[in-house]
Order: sequence, then structure tokens, then C-alpha cells
Amino acid sequence: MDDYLDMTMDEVLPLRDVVFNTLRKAILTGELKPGERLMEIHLANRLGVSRTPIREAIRKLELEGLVIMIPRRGAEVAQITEKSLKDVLEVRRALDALCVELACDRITPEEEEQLRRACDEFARATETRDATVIARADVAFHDIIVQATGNRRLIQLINNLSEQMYRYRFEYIKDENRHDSLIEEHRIIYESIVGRDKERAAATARLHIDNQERSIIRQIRLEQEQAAGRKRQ
Amino acid sequence: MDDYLDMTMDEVLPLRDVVFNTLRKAILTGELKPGERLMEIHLANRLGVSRTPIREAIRKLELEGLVIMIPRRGAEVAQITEKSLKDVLEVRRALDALCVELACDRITPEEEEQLRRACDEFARATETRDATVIARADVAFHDIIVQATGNRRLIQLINNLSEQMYRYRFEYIKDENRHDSLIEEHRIIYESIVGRDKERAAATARLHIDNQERSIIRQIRLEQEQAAGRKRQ
DNA sequence: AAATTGTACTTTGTATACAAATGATTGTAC
DNA sequence: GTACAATCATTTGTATACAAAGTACAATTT
Repeated sequence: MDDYLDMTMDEVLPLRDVVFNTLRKAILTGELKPGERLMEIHLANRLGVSRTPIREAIRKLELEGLVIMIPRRGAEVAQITEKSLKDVLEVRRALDALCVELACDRITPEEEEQLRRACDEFARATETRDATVIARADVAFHDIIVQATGNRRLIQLINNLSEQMYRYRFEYIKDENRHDSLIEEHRIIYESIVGRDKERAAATARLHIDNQERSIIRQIRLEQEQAAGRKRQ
Repeated sequence: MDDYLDMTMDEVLPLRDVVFNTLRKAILTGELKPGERLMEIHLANRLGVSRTPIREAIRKLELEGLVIMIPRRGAEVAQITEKSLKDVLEVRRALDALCVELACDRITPEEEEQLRRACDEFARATETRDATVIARADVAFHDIIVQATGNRRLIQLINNLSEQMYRYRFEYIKDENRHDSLIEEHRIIYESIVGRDKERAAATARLHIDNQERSIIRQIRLEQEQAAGRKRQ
């Protein structure tokens, strides 16, 4: 069911942005698989536009690192390797720590209240056992912290880096054994920020990433084994 | 040098990349001023290409944050404000610290040797009092550290963030009063990395950025005053 | 049978054409 | 003189055309 051509977004956006969002989503959700070629005419026909907006969208995907360009051959979906994900997580560990530290300094009373609610909300979401609901609550929690830093560039970078792991976060969230410690970690981060304890907030944020890393790496190795298995057949 | 098949690089790059590099450099050096409109036909005529490569280059500049798009009006060079530079430096402080910490773990003996030489080279460069020479030596020193992390994503991010300050680094480098402390900071960073003292290396890297920040902010305020003065006339 | 050349086909790179929207200017009414 | 409307020029957004490079595969040669 190749429905990555659903372009039913805002009609006012330039086509290139619609295409960009569509392709990005398709890549991040795995509908377009690593190594798959992005052929312009093919995509143009499928999406019902001309090559121009396709090309402009690909230029942006290229800079985001989601596709790689091969000269005179076109674009293909970038391979996600264990190394590349470790690299992303290494950077995120530092930036997430920075986020909570800055949040300690700059969070407003309203945002504190929002964060408290998001924390409760997350705990309640785990009870639904619905991965989509839980993932949304998790994003909401972290978003408040990131926004509280008031640093536009940091917000943009974190969003971009998070995207790279979109596919794997879902698997991580589904692991019910981890739910309790996730809730606990969120609680500690919330308390540390409200208590202006940068040291503890940063340490917990790093721990949070470390746990994700373990889970994601396991997931990747699994996928690679499966891929190798398919090849052997 | 056996360069009998050097195709002067520019010939082999797609025009969009030539245009991208050209425009980026023009923006970073201030040749294209903040707020200035980037009109496609105009640029196309100036650079002797058609609109297509211009547009694709602009899409990449857009994602890099160097230009902003106004719907149905086109691109203009992004304003650099004191706030936006502070944001960039805040992130760099964290990432530069991460760099030296990772370098402590991963630097090879060859890179240590390179770093030692780059350190001496920088000290010698300051004696020339030629800002271009000093800037190049400074870049070389930091590049070795960044490369030593072995983290592709981190390398890419640091390069991008450094670019934003291209214009101001020059002014910073020119201040001869700061040369001695720059040399000293480089020496401490070198020694800490070789001695595997992450704590000290990171602290010095942060200090290094703090000093740059002060200098750059002063520079920006100066420019803004000048701009305001021109307006008043 | 292996290697190489030649050819047809595919795909990208670039230019140009046309449509839609915006902004400026001119003209008219008050 | 000012306000408003119509028109025109400019500029972007999108589509298409054409050239050049790359790829695959068959035919020919060794």
C-alpha cells in the first residue's frame, strides 16, 4: 500500500514544500527504503506534479541528510547505519543536556505548569498501551522543554536530529518494560527543572538518551540480521 | 604535482552547487547584505546561468538558514541579530565542549602530532600580524580536533555553525591584545587532550567560545549603531 | 568464453515558456 | 491634494523541452 503520495496538505503551500514534507515523511516512516532511488519523472507522475518542485524538494532533503546525491545518477534514500545513528545520538546527548540546563534558567511559570501536566499526561498515556498515544505524549513533554530554552537554532537542530530516529522511537515506546523508568525519568527531569538543579536535570537527560540508544541499537541490529537473512535466501 | 587531469573542480560540479557556494560565500562575507532580495532572473544574468540552478541553490540556502523565503515574493538574505548569534554560540559552546571530550577518547597518535604542530603554527602565525594567516592557522587547529571526534554529524554541524560567524571571526582575530590568551588557550586545550583531561579540555573550550562571544557581540552592537546612524542622516 | 565496443534507452542537468500573484504607477473622482 | 481603482510591469511558481551523461545489453572480436 504505497500511499506515500498522499499530498492532501495545505493547498496554499508551494508544491515544493508539499513534496518535501511528503517525501520526508515517506523516508522517515520507512515507506521509502534506504538505498531506494528517487527518480524525478517517476515521482512527478506519482505525485501529479512536474519535475521542478520534485527537484527543489530533493535539494532540501539532500541538505537534511535524508538523501544522498550521486552525480549524474540522481538521489537515493540515505542508508541509516549503526554508526550514523550513534553519531546522531552522541550529539543529541549533548544538546538535550543543554536544553534542560537552559530550561532551568529560562522556564516561565506557565511552562512549568504545562510541563507538570505533560508529565502526568505521559504517565496516563502509558496506561492506554497505545504506542501512538504514548509517543505523542512523549513528544509533547520534550517539546515544552525545548521550547522553554527560547533558542531558535537549538530548537531547529533538536527537531532535525529527532527526526532521524523517528522510525525507531516507535519500537522503543512499545517496550512496556521500560514504561515505569520512562515515567520516573520524566518526573526527575521535571522536578530538577522546577528545582533549578541543572546538574541533576542534565544527568537525567543524558541517561534518557543512553536508554534510547541501547534500545535503538538493538533494533537496528535486528533489522540488519533480517536483511542479511533475506539476502541469503 | 601530477595534475594533468585536474578538471578544475568547478567544471565537474553541477551548476546548482557552484551557485550555492557562490551565494553562500557572498552572504557570509557580507557582499550580499542582510535584507537584500535575491531575485532569480537578476542572479541568473549575473552568474550567466538560467533560473533553475539559482532556484535549487536558494532551496539549500533556505534550509541552512542563510536566506528566508517570503511566499510569492522570493528569498532575501536573513537578518543576523544579536539574539540569533547568541543562539548559535550557545549551541557551539556545548558542541565544542563535546568535541574536545570526544577527542580525548579518540584522537590518534598521528592526530596528536598534527595538533601539536598546529598549536605551534598558530603561535607563529600571530607573529605575522596578518589576519588571514592567523585565521587560517586557527581554523586548522580546530579542524584537527573536530575531525578527531570521528563523528560525521558533529563535524557537519560544527562547520555549519562556524560559518554563521565567518564575518565576525575576522574582527576577533584582528584584536592583537587577545593573541597571547588565544595561544595560551590553544596550548591548554592541546595539553588537556593529550593528557586525557576531559574536564579541563571542555572548560577551556567553553572559555574559548565565551571570549569570542564577547568580541562578536561588541562588533555587532557597533554595526547596529552605525546602521542606525546612517538611517538618521 | 571473455572482453570490448557500439547502440539504444534512461535519467539527470539546464534552459525556457507560460500562468498566477504581487507591487507600483498612473489616472480619475471627489 | 487625497483616496481609490484600474492597469501594467515584475517576479515567483510550475511545466515542459532539449542536451548531455550514464547504464545496460547485445553484437562483434579476440
